[in-house]
Amino acid sequence: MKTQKKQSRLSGVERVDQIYRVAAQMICERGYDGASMSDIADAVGITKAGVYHFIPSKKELLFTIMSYGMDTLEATVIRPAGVIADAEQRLRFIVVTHSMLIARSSTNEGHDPVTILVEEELGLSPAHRRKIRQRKRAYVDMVRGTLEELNGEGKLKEINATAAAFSLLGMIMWLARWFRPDGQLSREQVAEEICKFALGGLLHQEFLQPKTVAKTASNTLAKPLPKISINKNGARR
Amino acid sequence: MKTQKKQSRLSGVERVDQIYRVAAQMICERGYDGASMSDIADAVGITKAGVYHFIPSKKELLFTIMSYGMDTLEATVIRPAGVIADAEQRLRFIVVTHSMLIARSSTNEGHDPVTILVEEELGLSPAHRRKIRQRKRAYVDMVRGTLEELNGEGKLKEINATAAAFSLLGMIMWLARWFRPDGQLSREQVAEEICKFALGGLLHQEFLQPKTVAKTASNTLAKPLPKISINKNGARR
DNA sequence: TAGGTTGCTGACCGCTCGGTCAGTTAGGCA
DNA sequence: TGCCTAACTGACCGAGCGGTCAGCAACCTA
Repeated sequence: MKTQKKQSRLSGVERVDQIYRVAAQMICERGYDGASMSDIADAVGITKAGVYHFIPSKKELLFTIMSYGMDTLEATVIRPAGVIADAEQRLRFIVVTHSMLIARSSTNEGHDPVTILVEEELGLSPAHRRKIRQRKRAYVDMVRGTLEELNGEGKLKEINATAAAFSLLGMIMWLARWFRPDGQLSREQVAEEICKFALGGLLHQEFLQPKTVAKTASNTLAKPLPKISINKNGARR
Repeated sequence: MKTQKKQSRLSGVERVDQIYRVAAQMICERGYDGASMSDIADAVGITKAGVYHFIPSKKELLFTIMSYGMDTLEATVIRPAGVIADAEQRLRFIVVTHSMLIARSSTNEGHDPVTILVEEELGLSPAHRRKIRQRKRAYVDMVRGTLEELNGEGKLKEINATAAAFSLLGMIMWLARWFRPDGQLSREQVAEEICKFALGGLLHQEFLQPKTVAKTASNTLAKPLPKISINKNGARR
């Protein structure tokens, strides 16, 4: 019957854009290894060889997508934050804007490169991985710098700036794993909640004791974990 | 020269334990797809066929490892926490113990199943994924429940319990990505820092304003992100 | 309408993967 | 000492992967 040949050619730039977009979404859903070049080609509507007419290699494809994710992060969060003089306002801006960027990426609008940024470092070549890591580290350093600035102003609680910076970014990046645009909270609300949590913590001030149960927990973990002995049928319980 | 044939046979249970341990570490380092069965067999010191004498399939191998990770989490964190009556103490225990468990997994002692738990869901079959997800959800529900309990006691700030629970677990799980046992902070210290952060937040109380810059950020993101147009050479800047 | 440029195809390649199987060898026990 | 069981090998398989290449066909321009 030969329903339709669908010989809709696109211009080079259009096709390249389309390939990157489709690939980003696919890698986001199935992972780098799970999204084969044939899959991507099928989704685009051309042959694998057609894809390779525009893209040099799969690794380059991933690197370009992740670089674009970093570009987006820098243009939307890092550079605008850089011109905010007040450290506290800068911190709020970073948390809220980055959270909303990730929540937006989870939406159907498909700006998934920011999400892939986090997950697929293993697919990169060592040289590419180094470049991406370097840009990530610059971001972490900026956040830590802001925290140290706040410390200098006496606004920061007694918290290790490095651990705080990583933890803060952790809770933001984790958003990509659980946020659903059709959930009960909107993007704006969820960004607001995270900001409240990060700056103010969970509990009211009067309930905070200086020391916690770390000693207790340390005892619980004192004896090494049991040897891994696993019964053949995947550990039901 | 034939240095050594190393024909050291092990008993079944010993070999199985060894395989699971080596596989866990390898999957942790290279990812599920990056760790081939031949690699694992080589690391164990036997043939791939030898491995398949004990393991039914690679997917089962991953599932068993992740199930063991969940077992560990339940035995070390969830069940002990379940018997703590006071909600605040329970929350502190969860944060500190889970953090230390993850920090310990990053150590050479190689209890990496807890780390793999987070990362490799894509490698599972739908049925297995469902089982793991179910156990994870139970954990999230428990944390959220604890937060709601605290809310009932008037101890919790005005924060959405669901968002808070996910964010809290996010900052804990993120530990696996940045904690290094040879770093400046010990396991205990880092667990303590995360607990302080989570319960008390970053800023001193008197600096907290009710509303943040969400509106501003919303404006920044109002115009859709630029089309993905990427120049061929991976986005240098 | 001729001709070059460029988007794209179909067939193919080498390789590695997860997995199999018939057969071999070591160790424990009678 | 002999034998049975269980640990383990080596050779092999089909499938799917990333990637290539000669050639075709659509479009732009002159």
